Amino acid sequence: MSQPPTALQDRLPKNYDHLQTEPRWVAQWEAWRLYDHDPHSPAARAGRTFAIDTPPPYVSAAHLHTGHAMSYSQAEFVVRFKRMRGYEIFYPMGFDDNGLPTERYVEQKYKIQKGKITRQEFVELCLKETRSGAEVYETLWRALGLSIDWRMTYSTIQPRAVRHAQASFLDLVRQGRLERRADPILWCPACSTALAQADVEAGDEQNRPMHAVRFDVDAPTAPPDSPAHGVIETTRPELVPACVALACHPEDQRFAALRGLRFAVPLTNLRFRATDAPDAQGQSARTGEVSGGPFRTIPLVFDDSVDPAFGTGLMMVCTFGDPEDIAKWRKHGLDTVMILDPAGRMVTPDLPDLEGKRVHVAAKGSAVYSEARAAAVELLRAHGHLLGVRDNTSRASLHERCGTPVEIQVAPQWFIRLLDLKDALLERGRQLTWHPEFMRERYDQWVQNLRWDWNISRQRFYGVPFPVWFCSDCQAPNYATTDELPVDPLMTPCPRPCGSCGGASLHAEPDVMDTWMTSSLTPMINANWAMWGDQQSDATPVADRARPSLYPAGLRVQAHEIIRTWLFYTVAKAHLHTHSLPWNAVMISGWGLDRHGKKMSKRAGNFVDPAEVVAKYGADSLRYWAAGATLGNDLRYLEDDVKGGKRLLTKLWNSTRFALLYLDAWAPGQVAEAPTAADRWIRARAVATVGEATAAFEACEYNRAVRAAEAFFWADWCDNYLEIIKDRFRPGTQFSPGQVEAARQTLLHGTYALLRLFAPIVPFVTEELYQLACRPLLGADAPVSVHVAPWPHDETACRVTVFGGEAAQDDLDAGALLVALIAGVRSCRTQLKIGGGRPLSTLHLAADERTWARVQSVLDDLLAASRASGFDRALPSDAAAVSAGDTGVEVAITPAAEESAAS
RNA sequence: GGGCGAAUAGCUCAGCGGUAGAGCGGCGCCUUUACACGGCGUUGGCCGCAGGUUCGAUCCCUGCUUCGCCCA
Repeated sequence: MSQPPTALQDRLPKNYDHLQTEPRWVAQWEAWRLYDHDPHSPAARAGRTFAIDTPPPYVSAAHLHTGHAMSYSQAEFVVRFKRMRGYEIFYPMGFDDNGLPTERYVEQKYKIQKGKITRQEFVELCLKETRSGAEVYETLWRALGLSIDWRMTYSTIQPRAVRHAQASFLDLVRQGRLERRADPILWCPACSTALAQADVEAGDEQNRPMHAVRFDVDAPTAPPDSPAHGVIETTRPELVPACVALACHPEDQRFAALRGLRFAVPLTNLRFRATDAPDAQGQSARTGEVSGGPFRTIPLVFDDSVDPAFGTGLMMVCTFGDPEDIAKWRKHGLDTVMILDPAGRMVTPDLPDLEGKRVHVAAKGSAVYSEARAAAVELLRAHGHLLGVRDNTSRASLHERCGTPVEIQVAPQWFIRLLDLKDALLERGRQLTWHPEFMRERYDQWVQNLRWDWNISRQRFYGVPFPVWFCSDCQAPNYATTDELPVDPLMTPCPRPCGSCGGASLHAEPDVMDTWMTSSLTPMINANWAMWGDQQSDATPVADRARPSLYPAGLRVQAHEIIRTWLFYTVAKAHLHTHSLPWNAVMISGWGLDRHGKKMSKRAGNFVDPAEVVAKYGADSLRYWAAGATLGNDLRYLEDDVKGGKRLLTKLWNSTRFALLYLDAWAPGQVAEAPTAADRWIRARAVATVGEATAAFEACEYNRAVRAAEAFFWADWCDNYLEIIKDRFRPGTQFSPGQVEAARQTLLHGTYALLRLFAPIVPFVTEELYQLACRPLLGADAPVSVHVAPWPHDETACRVTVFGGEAAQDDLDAGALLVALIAGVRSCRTQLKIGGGRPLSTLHLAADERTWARVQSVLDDLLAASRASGFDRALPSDAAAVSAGDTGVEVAITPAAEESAAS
């Protein structure tokens, strides 16, 4: 018995070691500059550039978990596929470093607060965390094998990005889209800053009791037979002193008798009279008498928006409790009575019991206790205005970054007018290709429900400064010019006198921009939109070069919860600045869930560290798990599924080792090949599988691609084809040299096709196997890496043409028959408790003449796979026969004598 | 309250007009020269409930129930 050749086989150790292999390829790809974007490549010149826009995470890398690894991996599957399809890829990484998320992170980490530290010190801390956070991310992304061009990394705080944000601002000023006005705004008392609608989220449903409050009719101004009072219900009794009107539905007959009356606002008759004597600390003691005075009186307004079925049907309008109050305040021209300061404390000098009390106090857990509310309820009760309290569940509006209930303040802010653009933005949503399609609904609904223009002012430190100076004399804004960008007016004095009055004294806008002002520009930052008009030369740093051909980008990938923020703002900016879409398509990924189905998060503690998974099972295995998600759907993290990935790696490794056993004798065109039915079948299956995977990847449905590849690899290639051809390489095989050569060629081309099919999902093991097994056999002009090899679908670009053409149905049908018969034989072996290694003397096959004609076409391969030396069309009487699926063939076996098994 | 998604084998999930699928798990067999980090065989489901359309429905339509998410 001759030994199988071993020279090539020796290249592959018996076991695959991801710990040794993966870091080696990360370094090698980097050394080869394999993923660098080349604007001068043939593909780029032919217009086949594919730019991808993935989320720039913010710096608190401490929150990283496998959910992040999942979504970035999913984006990268598509990138690798596109690269193999011949596209010139532009794949940068970004970091969203400016803005409130970073500030919150720094505040918590260093236990500091804005105001207790200088602006400069604070910004330094933010920059420091920004740098260390980026390192953590970069380490993980590299370990995951993300094929990023790291030269193109952007950070939203770096000059290039700041210039974009400021250029965007100036362009919107030019268009008349930006206004500075004092309006009611959403306000976070904890962060002391204004917010945009998108920064607010609904809190959990909890008991927020409804308080019935009696408003007496103002007797002096009322006709004699008027009702004595009206009763409202509210969840926010502490805002009663800020009440400026009562409201009801115009057709609600219950309140018709109240028409034209004025009402006394409870508690507004109280006057605090401080004692004159200061206390020991020199402050006026907060004790004194409360005495009656005139009430502040308010009108009743009629408004369609009041729901007669809600509460008593009569409601109070405060300045301001919620956006509904603002709408009524505007519509009816009501007064403004502000009783909250920016820190969320009551400003009610006449009501010492309320004065200075906070509206929201963080209590244990997520519950929020309101000391102001408790005090207000006591006051109302004491003065007989509280008629009752009943339980009621509702949701508070919370600042999504800190969970604090938002309040409404009035202050001058910069607004981007968007509300008049709803129709145009909905149309942009329709022009965009959505993967999956149904996610567009989220966008539509968000745009339709917009009720605030975009407030981009933040009363914070760490962010992009407004390129504006205000004149100290006439208060007029003086804008920087585009060629002065980026600029920080806090550091740089205005280079000109005031354009309005000629005044020489100008001061900077202390606010910074909403972080989304920058991150809404990521596709434009990647294309260096702000540099499109610049003079460029070879000396221009590569990251700063204008790249208009990258815009619009090919694909945006992001999770569904930021459709209303990142996606929406980016579409809006592209619409305003470039009158186009920012990308052609968007792919929405889901969340990583824990094994119980809850969203994974560091804060909740139900997270898995991706670095640990990579160390234990390899990045490929983690990526394989990520590929299991249906597009747009959440995915549970189950360690068993990662193990499934490890299993796939092992199987790829071993099956390639098997191929290598017989491939050293291979040389192109050495012997004219004569394929058997099995060879033709597996080739047809390969072509069909590649077709399925290609269509799936094109639709961003990586999980369908993986399923198709895996089904082919496991069930067809390993379980059947490799078993069928083993006999051809045995000494003394009955197969002709041409048939042996056919198997050899199929082994090589099948292995090569498989490695390429799996390359986008498991880039490390496929590269290792390609380099060790395939590349040496493919000749000098073989691709340098499997990741720049042509996708097997692309026949004209593929140097291996053996698998070209259509998947012939006849070949597929014959193969299906062959596989069914092999399964029948295996079933017989199991019944007789005979292992697969033991030869058979006779294979019994009973079939009618028509079926037999088909069986004959696969008979050689069947006997080979069964290790049977002969066949018989009659079933033996003493052996159990098995029906081979729905083929109409009955199968039975006669094993060879024991001693012959050893020969 | 409005919207979107989900409900399929013990578990996690695919499929979505034509006789129900995978992986894991369970059970049994096989140490066979790619793989025992295996292989082969096998078990297991009124495809949430109720109507409707259709020759035919897990799939389409309507309503309902439960869960998740988004928006009020």
